[in-house]
Amino acid sequence: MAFASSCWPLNTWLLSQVFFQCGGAGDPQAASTSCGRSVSTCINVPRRLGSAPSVCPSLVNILSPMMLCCSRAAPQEVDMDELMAAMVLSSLSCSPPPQAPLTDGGAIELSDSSSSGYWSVDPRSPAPSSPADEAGRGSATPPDEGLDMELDQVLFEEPAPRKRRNSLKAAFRCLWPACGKVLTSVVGIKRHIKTVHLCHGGEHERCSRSEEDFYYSEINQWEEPLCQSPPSAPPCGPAPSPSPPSAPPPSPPSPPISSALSRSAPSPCSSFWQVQSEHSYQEAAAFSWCRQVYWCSPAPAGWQGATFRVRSVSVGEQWLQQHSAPCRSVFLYSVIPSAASGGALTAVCLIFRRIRSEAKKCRKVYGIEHRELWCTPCRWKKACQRFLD
DNA sequence: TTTGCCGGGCG
DNA sequence: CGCCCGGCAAA
Repeated sequence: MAFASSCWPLNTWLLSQVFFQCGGAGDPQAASTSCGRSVSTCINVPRRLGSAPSVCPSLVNILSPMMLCCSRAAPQEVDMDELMAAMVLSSLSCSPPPQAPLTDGGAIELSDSSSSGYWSVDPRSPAPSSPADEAGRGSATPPDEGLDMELDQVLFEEPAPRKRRNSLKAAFRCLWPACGKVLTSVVGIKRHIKTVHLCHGGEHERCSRSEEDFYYSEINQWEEPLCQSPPSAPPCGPAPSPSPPSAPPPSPPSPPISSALSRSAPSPCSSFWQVQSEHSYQEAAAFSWCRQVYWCSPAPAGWQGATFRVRSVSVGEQWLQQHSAPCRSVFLYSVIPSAASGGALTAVCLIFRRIRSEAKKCRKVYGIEHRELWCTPCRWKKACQRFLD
C-alpha cells in the first residue's frame, strides 16, 4: 500500500514532465520562447525519484517510449492519446488514491528533504517575497521563524531537481490549509508541520516521523505565481491527512469536503479530483465520494481550448467502478505545466460517466404509474437520491 | 427491451 | 433554478 500511495504523486509528476518536455499540448515554439525554457530530450527526475523503488515500473514502461518519441519527433507529433492512456494506466496499475494513511512506510521516502518532487499548489500561497524581505531573512533564520505572507495567491511550483541552482533561494511553504507559513529550512518547516498541524497537543496518534513531508512544498522566493485561485474556488485541499481535525481545514463551504480530504487525498497537490455537480441535489452525494485534493486554477477559458483534451477513458471508468462509492460522475483533472501557455497550467480532464447503480430506483420500486411517489431527481430523470446504492 | 440518468432545453 | 425529455449505455 505504501508503494501505491507513493506512486500516485510521482506518476502525475512524471507525466507532467513528459508533457512539459514535449512542449505540452500546445505550441512547441512557445515552449522555448514565451516560457524561456528549452525543450530538452530528457526528463529531469529528482534524484530520489529516479532511483526510488517507488517509481511505478509500469509507468516507466509506458513513459519510456513516449520519452523517446519526444526526443525524436516534433512536439506536436506526440500522441496525446497515449499520454492520456498512460495517465490512466499509471493510476490503475500502481497508484490508486491511497486509502491508507500516508504515514505508511515508504511513501514518505519521496520527499524527505529539500524537494517534494511533485507538483504542489497552494491557493493561499504567498506572493514572491520582496527584496526587502529577502534581505531581512538571513541564512541564520531560526527554523520556526516564518514569514506571514498574503494568502490569496497561488504559487505553482515546478518540480525541480533536488539540486537547486545557486541563484535560487529556497524556502519551504506549509501546505496546510490556511497556514501558508514559509520557512527557510526543511527542518523548520517539518517541525512546524509536525508540531502545529500533526501533533496537536500530542493527541494525534499518527504523529509519524515523516508525514509532515507531504505538507510542505519547496518554493523559490523570487518566482512568480503562475496560477491563481479561482474566484469561488474552495481552498486548496492539500491535506492528505489521516489526522483528526486538530487543525481543521478552513472554510470549504461544505464540511464533507475536508473530511473526505483528510481521509484519502493522495498527496498535497499531485493531482486532484474535482466534482462538478450540475444540480444542487447532487452535490452532497458527489462530495461524499470526491476527494478534492487541490484546486489550482479557475477553469479558465483555456479549459475548453486547445491546450488540453477531453475524452472519456473506459479503463478509468473501470477503476472507478472498483474503487468508488455511489456518485461516480467526476472530472479528473490533472494539472500540468504548459509551455504553450507561458508556463501556466494546462489541465488534462478525464470525464467518467456515472456507472449504473445496482439498487432499485424509484421507477422500479413504485412503478411508472406512481410517478408522483418518485423522488424528485427520478422524476427529472436524474440520479436517484432516495435509493442510493 | 427496460432502466438509470446525463446533457441540454425550456420557462 | 425547477422541470422535462431525448438519447445513450448498461442490464
